[in-house]
Amino acid sequence: RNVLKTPLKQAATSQVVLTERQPDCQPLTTPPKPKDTSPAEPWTPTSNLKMLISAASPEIRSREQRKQLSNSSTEVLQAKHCLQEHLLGDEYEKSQPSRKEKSLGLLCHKFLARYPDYPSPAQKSYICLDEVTEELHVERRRIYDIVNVLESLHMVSRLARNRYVWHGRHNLPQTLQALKKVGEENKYIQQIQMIKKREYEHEFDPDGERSEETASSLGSSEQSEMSFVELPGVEFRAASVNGRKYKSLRVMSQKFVMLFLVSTPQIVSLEVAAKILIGEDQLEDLDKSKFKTKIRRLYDIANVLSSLKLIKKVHVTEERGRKPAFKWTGPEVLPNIQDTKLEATSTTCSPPVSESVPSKEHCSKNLFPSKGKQNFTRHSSLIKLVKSIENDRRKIQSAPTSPVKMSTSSLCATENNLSGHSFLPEGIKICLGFFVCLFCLRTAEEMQMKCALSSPEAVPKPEPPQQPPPSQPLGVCPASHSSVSPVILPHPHSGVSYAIYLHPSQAHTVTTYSPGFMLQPLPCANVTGIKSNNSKVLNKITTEEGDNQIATAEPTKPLAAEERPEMKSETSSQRCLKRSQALQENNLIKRHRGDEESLGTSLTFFPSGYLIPLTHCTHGTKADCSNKEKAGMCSLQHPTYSSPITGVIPMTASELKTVNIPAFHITPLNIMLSPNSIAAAPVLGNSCLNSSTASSVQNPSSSALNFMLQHIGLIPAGVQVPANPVLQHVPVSSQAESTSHSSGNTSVQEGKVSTKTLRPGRGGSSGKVGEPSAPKEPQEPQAVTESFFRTPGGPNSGSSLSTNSDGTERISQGTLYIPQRKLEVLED
DNA sequence: ATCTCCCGCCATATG
DNA sequence: CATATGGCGGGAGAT
Repeated sequence: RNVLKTPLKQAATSQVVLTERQPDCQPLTTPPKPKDTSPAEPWTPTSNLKMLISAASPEIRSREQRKQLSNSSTEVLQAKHCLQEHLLGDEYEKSQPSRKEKSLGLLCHKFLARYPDYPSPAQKSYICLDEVTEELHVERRRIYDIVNVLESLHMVSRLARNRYVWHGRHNLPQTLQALKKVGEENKYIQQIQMIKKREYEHEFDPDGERSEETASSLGSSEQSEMSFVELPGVEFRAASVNGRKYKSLRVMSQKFVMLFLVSTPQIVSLEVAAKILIGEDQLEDLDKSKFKTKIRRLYDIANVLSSLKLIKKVHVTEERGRKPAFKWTGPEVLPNIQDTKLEATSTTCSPPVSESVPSKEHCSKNLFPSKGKQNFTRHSSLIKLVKSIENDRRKIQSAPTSPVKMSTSSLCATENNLSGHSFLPEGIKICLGFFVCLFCLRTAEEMQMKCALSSPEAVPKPEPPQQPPPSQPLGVCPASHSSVSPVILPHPHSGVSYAIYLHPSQAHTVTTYSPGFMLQPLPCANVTGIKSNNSKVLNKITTEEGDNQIATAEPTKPLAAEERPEMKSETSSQRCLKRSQALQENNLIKRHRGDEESLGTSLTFFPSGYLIPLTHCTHGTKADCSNKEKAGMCSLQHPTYSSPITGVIPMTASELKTVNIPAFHITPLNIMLSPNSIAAAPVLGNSCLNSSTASSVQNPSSSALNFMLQHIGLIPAGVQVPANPVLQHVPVSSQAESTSHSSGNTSVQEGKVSTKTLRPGRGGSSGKVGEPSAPKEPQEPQAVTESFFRTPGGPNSGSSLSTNSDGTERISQGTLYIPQRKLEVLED
């Protein structure tokens, strides 16, 4: 019926009724809220209940829940009634069930009250949507809104239909870190500036023709279409929830958060946020309705984030007037402990370069739909992918040195500025750069075949995939193991690794970023994806890898490792399938392009997407390596199809070889997790290292730490010596081992750090969380960072921000100049 | 009037 | 097919 109107608030009169049989009661038209003329009327039983609930402390609530799990609902209802009756007589005026009482924010508070901020890892709390909806008396739809946002922060993760796991804030630090990094990679700062600039221009000429440059530049930036940043322990469980394209609210939420994390004043206006979020997929179309919708969604998200105390509402006043905005009040994302130190020492040092986090630790998985066919729906994305690839290629070729915009960069490319980086307290940082990407190979055999043939076509398709096109082989070679399975989950416990779901378009990027090592050797395309700037990254990564391998190799525990893979494989098998499908899709794309080989190769890679911490690798690596080398050789052969892009890559062929080969080998190893880790983290492991660390002997975290340490130490070395990473690394590795023993200390430290980090989160209302907590002594690694990469682009490549005392911020970017404007922020 | 944003229809996804 | 999810936008409160 055309006439649907929102049900008037009156409906609220009896929620119970509402929920149960609301359909008939209400006519379609929105019942105008009965003016609360009648004081008594206004509140409904529900409202009372709500009030009570909200009033009640969480503990009480939880207690109640426990007591009456099953029948609680009934009881509650009864209770409500009682209350109602009693209350009826009373004055309820104040508690009108006003709209506010139904706000998402309030609902979210209630929701959050049900669970502890930092649940003990030991016992996981599960969330049953049915229960929640019932207990909170809300429509399911609302709960989804909340859960989706929480999910974007990895505070919960979905297990299955109706079922979520509560992680609380344990993952928050990592998540924020990751988001910040991705935000930086996406160049949101620049985008924001662009938008502001545009507005500014508008003032002058209202006509509104936009300058092309602005538009174009902005357009290019779009690409990160939809990617969902994931953490290791929190991946989408069961194939069930995976690959949905739909993560839009989740993705929006993450992006929104990213904006805060990258913005200097950490204040983001809804308008800007909406524009950026829209702009990403569609070049600006001033579609007003779309904008409105986006704003609505942002409010929804903002409400949840506000309940989490991550942001608060403020108003910014510009020439135009005051606009709604939000200010980040959550924990400051620790850029780096070390950095902190450095800064303290001399802030002045390196001004311009924006410091970014080291590399991306996350991996990515494809977002696309796993299901092959239907997925095609996403064509658009695929197309984009192609487009973006081409663009990248073009860019690279044309001007390698110039700061290219990384498109998708998102994930990968951090800017050149790694200088500062820090080591994250949490596993995350550690992870950086240390992961290896696995590729999903269909079967080892397949791979081998491919390798042998080196010609793509030759490959027969092993499976009967639905898709006609035979899968492309991954360029990578595989391994000797038959089960190469792909996917391994990163070790959840350690929390080290994390994966990102990528949009297809980003795939190439990912590869890139991902520790490049992974990828191989061959893949031109991948390489291509990398921005010229990134090239260094690549090297770096590679280097690290090499180190890792070596290091890892020594340690013992091969057995465990091997076992692991298989076990996991099952789990991951699903994923694999998906990936394979994805691959197929990719293939299609390739064809599209015509440039099958180069693309194909690259594409192939990304499916794998998972990064694994080298740490886990055991010596097994070595052996594997040798075997693998063969494979590597294959890849090497690729020259055949060297793509143009390849040329672009900074690395020399020799370098590539070195690096790559080892990497591959590593991969398999990685897969195998140490037994400990596995045991510890059954499934979703949460990344609370702390707790686990302390108690369990085996605990994975320790291994993680070791791993981390190694890397840290190693990295620098690697960086410096790109040419022959392996050799250098070796020595390091030995050290690493030793380090591991001492892990105890480390682990402790880690725990401390994390703890600290976490605390601020909830209770702390204080605006500035970010104090450098304690300058803990960092792990050794300071040296590393600094010169990591120099920017090829030159001084301008980065963007720098400076804030004036008055709050005005100015940003200087290479070319882009944005007028300064004054902003006043009003807090409500 | 503008800012917020609740509500719930209905397309999709999932099982 | 029945449900579970969640995009989306109308239009009702709050200011």
